[in-house]
Amino acid sequence: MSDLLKNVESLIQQKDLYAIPIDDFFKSAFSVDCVIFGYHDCQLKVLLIERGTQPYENYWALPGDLVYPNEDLDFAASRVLKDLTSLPDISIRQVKTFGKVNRHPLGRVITVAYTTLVETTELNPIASSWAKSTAWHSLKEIPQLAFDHMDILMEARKELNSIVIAEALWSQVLPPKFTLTQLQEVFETLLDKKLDKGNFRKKIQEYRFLVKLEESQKNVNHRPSQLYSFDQIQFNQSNIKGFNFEM
Amino acid sequence: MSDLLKNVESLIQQKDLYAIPIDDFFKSAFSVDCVIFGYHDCQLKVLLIERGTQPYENYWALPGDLVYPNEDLDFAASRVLKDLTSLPDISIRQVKTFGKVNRHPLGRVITVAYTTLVETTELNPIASSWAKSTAWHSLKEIPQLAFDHMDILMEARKELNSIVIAEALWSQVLPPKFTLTQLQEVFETLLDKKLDKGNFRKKIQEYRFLVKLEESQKNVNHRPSQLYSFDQIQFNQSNIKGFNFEM
DNA sequence: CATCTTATTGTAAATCATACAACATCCATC
DNA sequence: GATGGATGTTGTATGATTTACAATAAGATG
Repeated sequence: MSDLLKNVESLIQQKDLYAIPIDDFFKSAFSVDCVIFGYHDCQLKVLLIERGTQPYENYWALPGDLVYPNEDLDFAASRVLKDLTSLPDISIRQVKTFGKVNRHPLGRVITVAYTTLVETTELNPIASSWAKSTAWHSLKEIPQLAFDHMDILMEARKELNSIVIAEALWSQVLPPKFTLTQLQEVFETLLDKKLDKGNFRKKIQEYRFLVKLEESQKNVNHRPSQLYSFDQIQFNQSNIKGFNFEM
Repeated sequence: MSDLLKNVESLIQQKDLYAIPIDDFFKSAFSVDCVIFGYHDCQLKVLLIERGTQPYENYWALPGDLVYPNEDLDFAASRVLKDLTSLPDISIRQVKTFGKVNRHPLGRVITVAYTTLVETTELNPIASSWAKSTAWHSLKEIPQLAFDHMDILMEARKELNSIVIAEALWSQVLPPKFTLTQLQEVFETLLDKKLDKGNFRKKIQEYRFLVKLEESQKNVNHRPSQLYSFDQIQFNQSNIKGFNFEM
């Protein structure tokens, strides 16, 4: 038994608190699971892996794995994602922790769910480590998932409209220079409804972090559109609480 | 080593993935910490305990402890709170998980924060288990706290204005029959700003779960106020996303 | 019944949201 | 280089909502 365990055990025995051995507290583990939403061309998908190991071998699942003892929780989320899908570092935010006793068949494992939103065009997930394959799945056709991953996915879906995703929308989904029409398409896809062009523009222009560039589109066979970019610094200062997606 | 560990180890060795021994993954533990906000008479406080054991002995801290191996995470939050403060079962909701490597001096412990809001009048916390004492502290005079509990408290404070707390406000803070003035006082305390009486009433009356009773105040030396009550069923159906506290 | 206190309702002005239309600008083609 | 097509951009009338402030109502008290 490690020094750590001895330490904790002696502390707890002082108070004679727990009826079960202290050892049992340390048979637990924790993991992270990543819900990566992918946007492209007005479609919303989610990144899944096919498990190449027990339990749930050959099942589709969210990319997720155990956290190293010496790694911060937040860091683990990016690391696990990279390990399994070969994706580059992606900024990712915590959603919720799932801790039912029997959620994992091998023992007590609680898992912390993380989520973000990315543009899929230039991202080519490649299965690595124990992942057998990996693919973007439409949100309307999700296969049966391992563990309680469907619950986790549903919970993350709820966050799509809120601030958890807001920054990702600007910094990861949109290209460095984008048109207001592109922006509106992203909003319409996430909200799953049509928005009025004029009103959308009026409302969106209020945001300081939306920067009008001196440039416009080139090589289009119609009137070229004004280009805009995203100002990260202005965004951080704007202490926005999520977008009023009720537009 | 337990069967569980052997199982997991063999699975992982198949893939020869981890450079560190599997044992190390299972030296971790997880805990819950409760941020109980208490409202009474236009004042907002938080419930702290004085630790009667190492580490951080004699420091003030949020009520929190390790989760039993056979208990659901959500259940643990209520149980730990009861163990340490003798408070009755209180419904409590998850906020966020804190998982920095060195947040606990004895080893790797991640903690899941839970929060809720209660009316303090009829609640008498009594220190039990390893808690030395317990007390409500004004949010403006928080002592130095154990671990990263100040971070946790700040994070929970942010949730006060949102849905995490919304249901608690109605079902736990207000008495069964209340006046609109009482309701407004609660809102003003939480928002820390004055609201216009007329406008508040107009806005609040839209909520279906606010039920106008056939009754009014008795034995007051001024015009008695209309009494209202809270309809839990209507509330559940209202799929409200938190209140628009921007009033 | 005059007065005090608090509850409740009303309203004018300002602001914001919505729907819809008009106009502008560039490309492609003739 | 004029024209039409397609998309970008701006405007406006209408109605809804918010805000600030005031007026009125109702009961208690002396």
